[in-house]
Amino acid sequence: MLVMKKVFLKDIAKKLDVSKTAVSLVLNNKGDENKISQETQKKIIDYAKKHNYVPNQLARGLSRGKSETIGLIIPNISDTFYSKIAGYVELKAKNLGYTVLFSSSNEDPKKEAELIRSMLNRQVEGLIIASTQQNLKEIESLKEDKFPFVLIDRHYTDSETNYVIVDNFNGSKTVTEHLLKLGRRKIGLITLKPGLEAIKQRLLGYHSALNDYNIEFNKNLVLELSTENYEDEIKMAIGELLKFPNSVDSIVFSTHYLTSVGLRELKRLNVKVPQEVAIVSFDELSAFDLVDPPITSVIQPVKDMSNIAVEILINEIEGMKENIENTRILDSKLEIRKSCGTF
Amino acid sequence: MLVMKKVFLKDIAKKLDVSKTAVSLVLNNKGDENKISQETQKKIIDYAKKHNYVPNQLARGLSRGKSETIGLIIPNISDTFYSKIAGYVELKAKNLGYTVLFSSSNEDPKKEAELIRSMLNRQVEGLIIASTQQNLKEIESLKEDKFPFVLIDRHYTDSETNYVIVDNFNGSKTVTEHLLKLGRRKIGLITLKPGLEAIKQRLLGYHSALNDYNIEFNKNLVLELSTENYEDEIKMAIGELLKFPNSVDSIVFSTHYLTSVGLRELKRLNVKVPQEVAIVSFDELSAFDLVDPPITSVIQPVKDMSNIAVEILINEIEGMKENIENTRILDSKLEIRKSCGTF
DNA sequence: CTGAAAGCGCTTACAG
DNA sequence: CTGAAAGCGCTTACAG
Repeated sequence: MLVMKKVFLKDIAKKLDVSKTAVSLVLNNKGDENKISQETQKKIIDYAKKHNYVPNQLARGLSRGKSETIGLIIPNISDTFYSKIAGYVELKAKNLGYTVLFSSSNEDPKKEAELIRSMLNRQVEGLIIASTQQNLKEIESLKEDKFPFVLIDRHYTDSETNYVIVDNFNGSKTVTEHLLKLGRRKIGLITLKPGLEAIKQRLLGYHSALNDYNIEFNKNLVLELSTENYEDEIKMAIGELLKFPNSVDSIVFSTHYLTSVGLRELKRLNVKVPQEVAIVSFDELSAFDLVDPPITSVIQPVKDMSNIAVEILINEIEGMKENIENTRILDSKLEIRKSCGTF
Repeated sequence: MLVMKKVFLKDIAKKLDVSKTAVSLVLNNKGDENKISQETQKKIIDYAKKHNYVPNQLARGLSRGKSETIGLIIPNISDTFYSKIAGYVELKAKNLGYTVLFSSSNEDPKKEAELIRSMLNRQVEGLIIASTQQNLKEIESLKEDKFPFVLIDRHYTDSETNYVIVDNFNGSKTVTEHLLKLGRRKIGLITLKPGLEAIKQRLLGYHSALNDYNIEFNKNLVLELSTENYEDEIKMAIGELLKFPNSVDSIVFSTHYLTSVGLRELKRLNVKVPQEVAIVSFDELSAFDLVDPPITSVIQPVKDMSNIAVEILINEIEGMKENIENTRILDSKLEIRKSCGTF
């Protein structure tokens, strides 16, 4: 009966012998300000409740040019990092009265651009985007139009926007320093091809730590893989790092999935972790504490990041009622486990 | 310019000096069947493309009573199992021309019921639901109304519907047999409180395997935790199983998250896995092959499950063009790793 | 306080 | 082949 016996506004109006206007007003909590009698209001509300009235969102959205919906565009909903963001964003948005529309760009800038347009056409009221960072034009358009949006996890350095990101530079520096403090000197970095600012910052953090310890930068120790093909490339990368005995005594992996496949490969090669090669991971998987060895990781504040993004967005949608800082760089946390040995 | 310079149907019609009807027809690929000249069609299509015309989905949906959208209701988008389903469903649906609306029920039947209604109000054309299995009434309503939907991962045994699930009984039986073949005889089961059919089947599979080996069922070895509070309860549960020396020589965990927290607890107690206690997991986490020890797991065919669900649903939405089996029980796969020792 | 009316942007018989 | 018109279900000035 959910579909068939649908009640419409006009049905309520007819049955109760009031105008559609009155019904609409009351059901939108505008009864008092329009001085509709308490009696009439109660009558309408009771009837609506009893008959399970729910307004057709399409009609409502079309009429008001609004939808009480926000869009979330992420690279990939299957990735644990982004699915956690999705979960927190959904929860927070729901608490504030908004539904969220998710979509994955699969790191494809064209698809991301399409998604942005498609979401606008669905009349979302705002957008949270973990961008491929290759859609500056679209981002600028949104800004021009004063369309509310906030970038999450990844931002554009050459455009002033709302954003919530993590401090990639310091996270990466801290974890590299951790290896240095433990006496490691030949530190490899397995990362992605630059393009994402976050990845660039992780590289810079690594540099900076080495620099503080007066260690000359050896570019042979930095391997940049492609996003699409990292699973194959990592074998070569690790082969490269281990080409000569003692060429490397530790590896920083700059994403959780690089860590997973990297560790898998190290195990296949019977490399002892951490004795021969210590490893650390930027970002983690939920089982990293159970892995052999438990992996020292930089943990990102996913929940805070998500909540703050939603707060900034909805505050803007609702007309800047509160004074919230609209650019945020959050601290990560180093979780020390056993993949680097001990002091 | 995405928002402001929006082009509407009437703009195109006016500029090109044709009717709105013509524009709408052509843009919906009904130009030929309405015998609109190739010339006019080309003119319209070119103009639309050039000016980035995208129809307002709200208006279109309202007018047609359709939305080219399907809804996916899952317990929790943050859970890796469901986020994978979401990813595959999104991909498959997109390939077939549909957008998907996700929402998490958080295992709350009321919320699930609300979500169903809310999605209907957004005019989704069909629903894929991993249900809490406590909304039989809503499910029956959908059936009565002939509203297209398919249950995924969890189905109602007392209602005939479309569904795609995994063979929980045999998956569980196989993994229990695996332990038996390795000589384990005191096999604990850490599972959830019954309620979900899948969980019930896993229990029955466990029973059946024990039965085949003439092992008397000991109910002290089966511990049923609550979904909300399993993290705390698991400590007690494992304490219970290990209360007496040699009370248990192996444990079957019936979900991936129970395995994670269980193994964490076993490690905390310095129980040697698999020497003292072997463990197996129903369903897995992506790092289970890296865990210490790598965990023998029942792997669910998530991708197939998702794809088939979408196929069944869209086939029904589009009027049963193809003859597809509408109830499917898929095989799981036992991935033998090291958490049970070897023969 | 109320009701008739216009409008949101599209689709789709229907008459020509 | 084309165009005027009604309709999807709601919201919201506006006149009373």
